Formats: sequence, C-alpha cells, structure tokens
Amino acid sequence: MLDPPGAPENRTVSTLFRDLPKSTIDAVYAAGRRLEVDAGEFFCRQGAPATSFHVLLKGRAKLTQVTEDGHQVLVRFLGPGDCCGIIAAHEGSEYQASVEAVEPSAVLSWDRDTLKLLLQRHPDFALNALGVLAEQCQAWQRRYREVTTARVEQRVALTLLRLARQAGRKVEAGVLIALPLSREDLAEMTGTTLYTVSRILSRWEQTGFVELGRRRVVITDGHALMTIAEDGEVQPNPTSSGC
Amino acid sequence: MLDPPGAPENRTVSTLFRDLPKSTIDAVYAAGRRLEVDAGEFFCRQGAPATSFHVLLKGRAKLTQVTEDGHQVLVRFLGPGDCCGIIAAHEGSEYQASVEAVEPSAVLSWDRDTLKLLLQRHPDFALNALGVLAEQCQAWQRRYREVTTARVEQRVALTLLRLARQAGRKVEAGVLIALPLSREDLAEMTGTTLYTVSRILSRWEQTGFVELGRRRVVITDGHALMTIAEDGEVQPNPTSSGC
DNA sequence: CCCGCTCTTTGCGCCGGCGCAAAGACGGCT
DNA sequence: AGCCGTCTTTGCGCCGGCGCAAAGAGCGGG
Repeated sequence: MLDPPGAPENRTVSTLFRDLPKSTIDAVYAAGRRLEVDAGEFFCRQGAPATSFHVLLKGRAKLTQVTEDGHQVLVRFLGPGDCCGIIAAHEGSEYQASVEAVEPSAVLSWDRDTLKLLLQRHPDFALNALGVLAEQCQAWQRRYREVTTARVEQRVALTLLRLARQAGRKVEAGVLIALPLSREDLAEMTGTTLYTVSRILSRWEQTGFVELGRRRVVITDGHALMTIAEDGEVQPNPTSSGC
Repeated sequence: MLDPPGAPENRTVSTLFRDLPKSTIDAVYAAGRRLEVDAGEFFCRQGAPATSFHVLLKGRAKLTQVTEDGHQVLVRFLGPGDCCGIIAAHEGSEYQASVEAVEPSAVLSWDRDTLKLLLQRHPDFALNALGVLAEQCQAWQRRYREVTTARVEQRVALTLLRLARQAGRKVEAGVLIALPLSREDLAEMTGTTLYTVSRILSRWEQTGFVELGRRRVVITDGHALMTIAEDGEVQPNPTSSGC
C-alpha cells in the first residue's frame, strides 16, 4: 500500500509520470535540479513568487496555507513522488501554500522556463500534469463536502484513515502514522480546534480504537474508525451500555 | 464588470483562451460541436463516463455534486466562457458533477480524442488548461477556508457578493442577481441549511441590505455586505441600539 | 539529572446553527 | 380566476463544538 521497502528513492510511479515512455521520464528528470532540505526547512513559502515546480524524491513534507486572518490550514502531507508548485508554469504567479519538510528530504526542481519547455516538448507529460491538478481538485471537493456534511468526529476518523494509507507503518499495536502529527495538525486538517481533536482522541483511546503519544497516533482498530467515518450515527453498544 | 451588453455570444476571453493566437483559437473552435439545451436540461451528469469537454457559449448553468449520502453541493454557476469536464481528457474517467442549464443555453463540446489532439497540437492551449484547473483548485481552497474559518453569515455575504460579480444586473433598487437563486441554492453554496439562510436574509431585508423575492435576491447595500463578510464581529450600531 | 518549553488533557459555560413542524406567500398552468 | 405545487418564513428546543484557563505529561538540551 506504500512504497515497497528497500526502494528508498526510486522514480515513484505517481500520476505525474504514469504511463510515460522512459525517454520522457529521463528527459524530465535530467532537466531538474536536486535540492536537499532538513526537517523544519521550507521548500517554498506562500506568497513568494512561484519560480519552481517541485517533486519530492525523499522524505515527507507538510503543505500549509494561512488565511489573511491568521488561521492556518494543513492541506496535506507530501511523500516521495508527490509534487507541488505546478502554478509556477504561469508568469507572475505566487505560491498558494508553504511546503515544509518534516523530516530530512530532497526534491527535484524545475524553474518556469524549463517546466514550460518540458510541457511543450512532451505533450503526454502535460496531460499527466492536467491529471495531477484534476486529482487535487477532486481532493478539495471531497474535503469540502466532508467539512460541510460530516460531523467533526467523522472528519477526524476519515483524516486518520487517509493518513494511515499515506504514511502508515505496521507496528505491533496496529498502524502507526509515521509522521510528527500534533493534535493541532489534525485540527488544521479537519477544520476544527485542537481541543476538540484532543477530546475525541482521548475518548477513542479509552474505547481502545487508538493509542496516543506526543505528536503520535497509532490506530489499533481501523475498522472501528471506518464505522465512525461512514456512520452518521454512533450507536452505543447495548451490551456495554454502562461504560 | 460583466460581458459587455450587445456581445451576446462572442468568444469570451476566459483563462482557457487567454493570450492564444487567433489561429489556435480558430482551430479549437472549429473542432468543437455545438449543443443547445433548454433550462432544466443537463449537459452532463455526475457519475456518467466523461466523454466530452464543454465550454459554455450562451446562457447560465449550475454545477452541482451530490454525496453518497444524498447531500447536495452547489459548486458554482457557469456563464459564457466558463468550461467544465476537462477530466474528459483522461480515459475511463467519470464526471465529478452534474451541469444543468438554468436558462436556454449552448455549449461547444469536444470528445476525448479531439480534446487530446488539440492539447497536444497546441501546447499553449494545454498550458491554459492547466491554468483553468489551477484556478479551480484555488477557488476550492478559498471555499474550504471560508467554511472552516468564517461563520455562516459571513459566508452567505461572501457568496452573494461573488454571485453579484458573476451575474449581477443593475436595477433601480441595487444589484439583482440575475439567476434563479433559491434559499436552498444559497445553502448548498455556503454549506448550511435553507432555514439558516432564510433567517439571515430576512434579517438583512429588515435592515435594508437586500430585497427578497421568490428565487430572487437584490443587493441594495453591497457595502454593508462587504462589512459583514470581512468583519468577524458585527458590532451593533450604538445609535440605533433599540432596534 | 533537572529545567523549561512545547504539547496535551479536561472542566466549564456559552452560543451559533440545526432541523422539525406548520403556516404563509408566490407563481405557473389550465 | 382558481388551484396546486413549490418555495419561504418563523417559532421552538436542543446540542455539538468552541475557547478560555489551568494543570499535567514528555522530550530535549545543557
């Protein structure tokens, strides 16, 4: 479900490179510039002129946005093969989000002119880029629907399950989300507050659905979370109604 | 702020065709097929195989999505020059939304193969298509942020102002939103319920900010709405505190 | 090993918004 | 003109979630 272990930095098959002939992939890779970054450093900052398009080769990064009134939104985490900054293809554009490495990471970057050239030279690459953006649009739609129709508890469950798929690591207790994930991060991903997230997770820990730590979540009963995510209603278990 | 009157069906300068050489625009237009549709009919239906890409030439349409649990979301209204269904460029894809004409309308349509050919033959057209999707992503981001950080009243104000820009018509009382716009439509656009929208609009009508009718809204004090939209807090006017 | 910073938990009170229900208004159609 | 279906309004009660405040837990650095 994740990258095969022992393939630390291979040319991940993401939408961007799917079904492209090797020659195209080689050409695109060859034109890029590699950039290494430590945890906590930024690949790009919201509001800065969008000069480069990036593909994450190694590590994990956090894509965030802040609103004019200071609210922060955690858009998503990036893993190897994920890309950001396609907006750089357009003159005069600005980055819409900041991207911060959460572990030592590396990207391959292309500046605007190179990117435009590649898109023009390799129409199938451009078509894939369209696909990437279409996927992102769909992801936004999904989140929007979630936030308007689902209750906070469902959204937290959905988000955890999604993170587990993206960055889950099997451990003895269950599936560890292998990311430094604070309660506030989760709040910013689900459109709520850290207080509410904390309360929900605590409740789940008591019921045995998760195990918690500082910036750490282990899912011990994914099935229960799926039930919560799907069900609008949480029917109290009649046999253990006393607790 | 809108289409110049007397230019009913010209080749609207939308992002999709911006800055393209006339030859390219001609080639693209020539490859399309024109389709007329009455109010209430659909250009495409969510879930159906995405076979065509459409550009609205004339009229207005409503782009909606329904969730598996039956909730409906009104994504946006389309006017001349707006497009939808770019996802048709990809094999095996399905429409993510339904598009329904709300007045007699016409689109220009391209099937998948034609669209792919055009995108490959005209890299600058493909680049513009990327821009369109990027804009849509940004629109989703904005709405998501709104729904997570702004209160319902602010969101309704923002939505009305946006609609006025898109489809406003100057009338003696103010700016009429020239669309059949029910309370429920507004609720689906703002992520709330028709009850709440009705209550908010009634209040605004009493304060003289809007005039209401069946499926009809006239903004009589846009400035007041802007204040509501921006201000998190609505400070009660001290001089007329009694009312 | 201890200090201090950051992250987390939990009590408490409040309120915005939901959603049912029922009555009222409008408009299209024949 | 009159009817009927759709859209709109409004009362009422409820509750999910917010957000402050303060205490507790864990980690890292010196």
